[in-house]
Amino acid sequence: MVDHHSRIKRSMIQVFGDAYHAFGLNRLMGHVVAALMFSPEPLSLDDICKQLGKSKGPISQITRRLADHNLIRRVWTPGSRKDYYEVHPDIFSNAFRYNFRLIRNNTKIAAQIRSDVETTRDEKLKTTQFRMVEMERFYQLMEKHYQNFIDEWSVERDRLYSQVTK
Amino acid sequence: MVDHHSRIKRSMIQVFGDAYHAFGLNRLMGHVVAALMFSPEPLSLDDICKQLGKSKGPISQITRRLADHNLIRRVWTPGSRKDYYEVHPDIFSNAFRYNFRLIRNNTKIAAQIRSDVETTRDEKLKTTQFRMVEMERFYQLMEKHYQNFIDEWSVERDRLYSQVTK
DNA sequence: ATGATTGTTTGGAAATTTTCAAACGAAACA
DNA sequence: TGTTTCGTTTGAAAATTTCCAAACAATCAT
Repeated sequence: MVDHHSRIKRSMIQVFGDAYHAFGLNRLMGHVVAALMFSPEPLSLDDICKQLGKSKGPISQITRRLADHNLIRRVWTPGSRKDYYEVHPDIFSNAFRYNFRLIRNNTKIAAQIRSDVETTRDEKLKTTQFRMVEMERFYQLMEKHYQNFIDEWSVERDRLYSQVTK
Repeated sequence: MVDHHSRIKRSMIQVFGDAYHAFGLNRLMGHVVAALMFSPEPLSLDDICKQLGKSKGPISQITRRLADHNLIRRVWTPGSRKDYYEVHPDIFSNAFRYNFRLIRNNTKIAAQIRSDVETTRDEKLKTTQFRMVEMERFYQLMEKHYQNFIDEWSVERDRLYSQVTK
């Protein structure tokens, strides 16, 4: 009989690593998240190291970064001196929020440059000005829909969780 | 009197580079886009090289990548053997579409793993299964709102352009 | 206090990415 | 056909990022 566990776990680690990499993040972040996603119980730093075949240095740094972004969290475990980690209950929306910040920054960039350009009153910068107006509106609208999404997700998520608990 | 042009151009190149980098993309992509955003007229490869102080190798590769993603486009110029580039009229939505593809991929990843887990009928994988269900729903909902945004933007954009031309 | 166990920090090695210079190829012109 | 002017490709250098091993710090147990 095939070992479902290790096969699926391997696949998850692989695929999450690729996905994180595609988003410009460290592959290892995806690997750690996948390992924690797969495990029903929290994992210690050593567990993660062993499962991923990496040493403690990078895993320690990556778990901190992930915890800083609220994608995973440290969980207190009685009767153990080790730190245990699990995926944050809001991992998906928290990852999204990080992206949201970047979008807001784009809006600010456009507004700033537009304002800069407009104070010069230079006719030659008209094209740039228009482009920045378009950029600003684009990201403002995007912010609006991002907010809609977050709001609707919080409702949807509650529904999903209430299905499970009842 | 200060040279508005070079000051604003420098600032744009800097800031766009940082923004692209924050999204996990090559800084140079942001630099090229900024240079083209700033210029009312299309720029040749040599123009871009000179403005950014880079050699032709990387600029040639970056412009191709940008053109592949439809962020910039080659524009035909009469009486010149050079290639000229300008920002794509739909640069913002095209950049967004690229991100959209990554999101769709996340939905597919979740669906795939969920399906894998479910065929094993292994009780120990219940936690993973539930997490994948949540992940799939999250990104499905996200796709919906992304689509809403794209649709509304195309209306908004038409309005913006009709304001300018009239 | 001392020793054992665990997480963090750090200096440098390894790997990856970025960049350039030069060779190359293609197209336009003479 | 030969020459010039482009853009692309390529091999290696430079820079950056990732990673490990070892030193270190902190905490708990004895």
